[in-house]
Amino acid sequence: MELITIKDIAKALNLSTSTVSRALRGSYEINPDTKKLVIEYAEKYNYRPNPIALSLKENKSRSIGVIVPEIDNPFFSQVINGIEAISYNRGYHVVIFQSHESFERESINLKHIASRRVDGLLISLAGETNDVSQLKELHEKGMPIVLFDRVSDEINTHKVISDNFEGAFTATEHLIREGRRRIAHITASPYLSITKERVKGYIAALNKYEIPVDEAMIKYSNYSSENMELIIDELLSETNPPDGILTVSDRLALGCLATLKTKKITIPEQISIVGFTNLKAASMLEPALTTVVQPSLQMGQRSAELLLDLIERKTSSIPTTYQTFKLYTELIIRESSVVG
Amino acid sequence: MELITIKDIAKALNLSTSTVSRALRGSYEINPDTKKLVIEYAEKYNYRPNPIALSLKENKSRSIGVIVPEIDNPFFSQVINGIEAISYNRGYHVVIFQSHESFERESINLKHIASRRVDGLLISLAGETNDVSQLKELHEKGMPIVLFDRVSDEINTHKVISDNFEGAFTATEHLIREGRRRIAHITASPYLSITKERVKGYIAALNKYEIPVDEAMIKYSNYSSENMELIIDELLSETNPPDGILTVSDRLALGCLATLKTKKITIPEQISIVGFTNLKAASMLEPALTTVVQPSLQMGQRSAELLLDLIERKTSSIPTTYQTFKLYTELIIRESSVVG
DNA sequence: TATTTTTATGCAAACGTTATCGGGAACGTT
DNA sequence: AACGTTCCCGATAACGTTTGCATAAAAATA
Repeated sequence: MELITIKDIAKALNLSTSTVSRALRGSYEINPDTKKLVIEYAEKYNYRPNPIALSLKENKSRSIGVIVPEIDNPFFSQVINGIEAISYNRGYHVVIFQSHESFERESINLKHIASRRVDGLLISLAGETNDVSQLKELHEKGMPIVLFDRVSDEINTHKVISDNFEGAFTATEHLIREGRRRIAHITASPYLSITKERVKGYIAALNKYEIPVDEAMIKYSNYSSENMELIIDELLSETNPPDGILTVSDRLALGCLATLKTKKITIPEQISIVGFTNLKAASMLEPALTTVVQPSLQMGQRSAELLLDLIERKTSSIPTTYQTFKLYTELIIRESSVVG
Repeated sequence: MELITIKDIAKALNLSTSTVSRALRGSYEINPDTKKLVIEYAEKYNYRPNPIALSLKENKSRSIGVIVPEIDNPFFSQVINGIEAISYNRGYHVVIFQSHESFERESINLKHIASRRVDGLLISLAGETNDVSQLKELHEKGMPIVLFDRVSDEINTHKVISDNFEGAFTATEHLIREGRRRIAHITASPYLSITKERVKGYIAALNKYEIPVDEAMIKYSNYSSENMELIIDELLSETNPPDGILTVSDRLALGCLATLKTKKITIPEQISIVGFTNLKAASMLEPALTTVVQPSLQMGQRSAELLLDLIERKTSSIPTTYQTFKLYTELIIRESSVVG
């Protein structure tokens, strides 16, 4: 990796490093002959400026940090795809961190980010997180941050989310119109914004059709399969068990399907199911899964754009008013929620 | 982000930067009182060493680059999950790049990597790539590199792969034992090592059972759905159409299933299907997909371990003999390949 | 020719850190 | 009293780069 430096060029050509630097940057105040000489030498020996030295000098790294709960979750990997696409085009590198839904792990990641002098941060909060003070502090110290998907009210910065309320509302309404009256909602960590917003949408739909809301029908799950087994058992042992289930994600819907299958419950006849996200495989499932599409790629792209704008605006210190961008969701109706 | 530096501490405490540095690093040759003073001050003002300055000084970045074809591909996101886990534990950061199966894009990424002074590189080759000279050059210049999944013979370094031959052989044999005699193989880019190895396994199984190999039954696909439509049409219009299909990935199997469904072909009765990877959803598909499990997480972990060992050994310049690690695959038999 | 202007280059500082070297002060040893 | 140790600490250089300032030489002007 013996890469050549500006010093090497200077020595070889009997020039000073300043001259070489200026020649390379195309400064006007340099003799065209010298300039040519330097540039040719640099080409020949494949000179590449040391980005670390530049980072040190300019106090920026041209890289952004991304913290997601799990990279191995199709939703997030699609978001990252969008982030990478934009960052690549604008000359930034993407450094990946996972919180694994753990507050502690997220906290450690934030510490790394803080000291690593990454130029900005994109984050979707961990399920365990209900204290964002560290993130807030980081933001107040001047780190450009954009929150996506799982956001927090306590931090005043750009946010990019799906229209979770609308998505859950439409999905629930769909179940109701299909004749369901006892609809359960299996959701994620109660701390998460997506959870809260979707629960609200779910309740709003029930209210609209004057269906009583039963707290016992709202279940908070993590992603383990034992947990899903437990939840389903609880729901089924109700005196009035559900005839429809809205899950907070396709991944949960998948577990839900699997568990119900082992219990010989027919879908959608006995229980209808609607998911969230629209996994690639959703249409090929048995039965094909009705789901609320989330525009994950766009979420990543938009988030990255906002963050990079923030980073590049920071220097010119134009005051920014922060906004929350809500992306449209769409209900795709398939077999899992339509009888007959 | 106004982070404090060693200079600030020195100034505030009327010490030299050297003393502060030594105190912070716990050097013995420092007065315990002074040391305590410095450390307390550093704590109080939340001093964090500037990693960029350290990188410049030590000429290493404590970060590794990862180039994958698509991050939004469950196999690769699982691999990255493994990579991140190990890197995190060993104090390295992961910088992500995508080639999108494009040679040109991969090449540009390699250029970035080369000049970015990442400490090492993990790469799985793009489908288009059949010239690895740039990668080779990078390796010869001293960059520690580990190849995974899609590797190349031309580069002498550590490699981590699945036992593709064995996986394809077992899968094909399974189809044969289930009574199939006309087995097609839909695979990926012919340049890829995984393609070549799996084709070999497929052919070896056919040979073992003295089934003639028909080139027309081997189809090279990209991941677009139109392409799949075309391929299926070609296969079906054969005078002797296939009764079984082995695909190079579950993603292709998914497309395959979808296309066959639209053509009202029953699976597994008319055509059996076997995939590769074992997506989370594979067991929930209609029909449930028989597939060869690839240990993606372990692949990522092992690759990262090897790379980090390589990086850390580099300094002590112990000569390394490179190895290729073959991870076991396993056939999971489900409905898509078993009649009755 | 003497002076000013222009042109082209070098010097040194700076970014934050650590390592090498050296040195003053205090102490102990002859 | 002279010398050697030990203990702390500071000055400096170095990593690779850019940049403000200085300056020599050349050119232009008077």
